[in-house]
Amino acid sequence: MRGIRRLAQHLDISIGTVSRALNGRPDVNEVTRKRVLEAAEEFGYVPNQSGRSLRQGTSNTIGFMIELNAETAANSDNFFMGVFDGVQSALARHKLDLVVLPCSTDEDPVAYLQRVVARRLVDAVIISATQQHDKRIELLTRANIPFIALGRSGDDDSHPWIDLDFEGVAYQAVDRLVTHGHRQIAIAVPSNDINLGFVFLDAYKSALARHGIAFEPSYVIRANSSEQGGDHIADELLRLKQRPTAVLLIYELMAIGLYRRLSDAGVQPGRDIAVIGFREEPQARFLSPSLTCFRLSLRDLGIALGESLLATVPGFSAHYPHEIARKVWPLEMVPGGSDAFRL
Amino acid sequence: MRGIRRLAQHLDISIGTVSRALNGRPDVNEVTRKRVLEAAEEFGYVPNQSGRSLRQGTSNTIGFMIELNAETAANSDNFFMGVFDGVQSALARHKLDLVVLPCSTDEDPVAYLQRVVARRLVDAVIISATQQHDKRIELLTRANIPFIALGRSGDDDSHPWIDLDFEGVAYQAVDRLVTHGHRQIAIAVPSNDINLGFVFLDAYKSALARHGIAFEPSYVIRANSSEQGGDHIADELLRLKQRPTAVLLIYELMAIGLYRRLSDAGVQPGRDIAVIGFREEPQARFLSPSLTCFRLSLRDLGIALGESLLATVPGFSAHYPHEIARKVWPLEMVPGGSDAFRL
DNA sequence: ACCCCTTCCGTAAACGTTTACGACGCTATA
DNA sequence: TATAGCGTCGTAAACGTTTACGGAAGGGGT
Repeated sequence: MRGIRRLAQHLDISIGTVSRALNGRPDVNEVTRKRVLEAAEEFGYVPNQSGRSLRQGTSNTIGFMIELNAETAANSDNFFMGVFDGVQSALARHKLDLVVLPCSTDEDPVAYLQRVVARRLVDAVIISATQQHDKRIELLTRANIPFIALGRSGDDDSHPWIDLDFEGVAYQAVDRLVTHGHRQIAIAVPSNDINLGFVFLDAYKSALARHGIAFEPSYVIRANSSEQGGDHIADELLRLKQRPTAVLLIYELMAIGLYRRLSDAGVQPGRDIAVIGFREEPQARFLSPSLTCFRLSLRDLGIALGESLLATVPGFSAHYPHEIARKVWPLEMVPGGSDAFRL
Repeated sequence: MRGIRRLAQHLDISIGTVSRALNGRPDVNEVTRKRVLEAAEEFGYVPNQSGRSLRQGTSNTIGFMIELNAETAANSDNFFMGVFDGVQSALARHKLDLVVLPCSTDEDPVAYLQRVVARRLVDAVIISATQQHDKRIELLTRANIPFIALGRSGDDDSHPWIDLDFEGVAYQAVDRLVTHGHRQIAIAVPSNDINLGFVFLDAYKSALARHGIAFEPSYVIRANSSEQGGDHIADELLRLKQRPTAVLLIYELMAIGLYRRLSDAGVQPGRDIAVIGFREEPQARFLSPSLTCFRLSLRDLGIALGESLLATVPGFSAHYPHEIARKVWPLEMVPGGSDAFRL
């Protein structure tokens, strides 16, 4: 005899009562409940998840899908670890657990997610690295699985999401640069079709427009999110006839390669060209002159993500406003020396 | 009607036969099996995990526990993503899935693991960041849950593990330094009580002994795994009366702070002091002179980890040698300019 | 004395699978 | 023809929970 039966037998009461006592139902005598809780503690009893899942049709776990492509493997996981922490913390308040679902490089992300939701492993999921036309959103909507996206997609009002405030970043950065006399501002965006690239680019365009600066297509440089990407950006910048006086980087790691390559060419960041990085990365903190960048609390972002997700999950939405989350997450500018000069 | 029942009804056969057909049992007619498989495909049927878990007592998922302390969150740990990929790939061959179990900063790791195993969420687990006396090992052993540790513990023959070859690294590094004329070799180890620090230190000691060099306690510098840690190491090195001519770093990121701080003090890495880093990090590749370090394939390590774990899981051990894995993972030296001078 | 209401608890069905067991029809052998 | 064996399939129990339902006991009102 195992599980709840063992407990019931030991206490000489029915398993139904034990279950009710443990689940905080009102229709159980408080002294009985106390006995049950103590015995559960003593026996180290924890309800079998399969049993409850089967009966209730819910698993009490939330999945956070990440994709293990070369990009994420190379640099971005200090981003996720912080977010995981926040999500886990938000979910714990509701006795939910977070599991991370890593989609390997071997497998198609849509097929992977399909399998996960069909097996009913999780009650809801968080997806990240949203594409502009993301098949996963389609899949989750069709399967009626609550989810939230970390990052906007092409049709962002069809689903809940939280994204970084690219508009705010672009506005602040361009404002600052323009104040310092810059008019020729380049931008580095990802080379793949992840949606944040488009969002960032749009924000950059409208920031320029606000200052009456014409958009120059050749100032848009595509690169991947590594220091090699930074090398590439430097090469492109140096190749331009009308060389920009400032550049905005979507990934801060790009700055590492960029600094080196530009310095090698005799162009000094912070003196000859202004550089602003997007998200503060601990690895880039050593750069000299220090990089002007934007800071956010990953943990708080994770908490918001968790809570906004719960607001869409039946049974938990009570505690939350039931409007669908579509919000941008603010970042705080950290001024450095990389753009502290006037033209 | 849902699930397997729906499928059975549609095919007008019993659910037992459907189940047997899907699970590849021999006692089902091949034409029947074909019909079942086709219908399953058509209906997008995937067995409910709770149902099978409940019946079989296994969940077909493996957990990889990670701890989200400040250490992992802050410094760029691209380490895990690569390993996840390998593990996932190894497990997929057996139709198992990997879930990552992130223990938040809020929670005690042992209590967290306790909850996970009690709920029977996973059939086996991989633990990482092994401590010298790791309560988790005790817990898993007592609960009879198959597991493997990424990293040795204090009593390493009581459980399966795979660890990086610290001995090999220390030997190669010390050999190389001694060949270049060094006798005063410092070492930087973690400031917390993670076991790899002790292992690395022991390896360093015996490498010294092989060359008849006396161990000098003041040459052991404790620091955390960040560039700030590197700052601290530099300070300590500069403070020593008998300054070492070489230093061995357990975390490569330390090199970033170390380089800067030493340079500021007029001590040039690669000329005045030899530096060797432990594990190649993409973020440190920009350092000049380039850091001599050690390379490994994270994905292959993950695959080995997955396979060695399966060897201990009842029902999967058939395909694998049934000796318990206790092996070190080799690293390849990548010579750089940071130690390319003779005394 | 009767009935109603409340509090507490036991009973049993249900969730979706897997699998031991037995049944059935067919073939081959005695 | 009887029997054994084989291939194929249906039946039903079991996994560990939760929960709708009903029943027992007691209290309080008429």
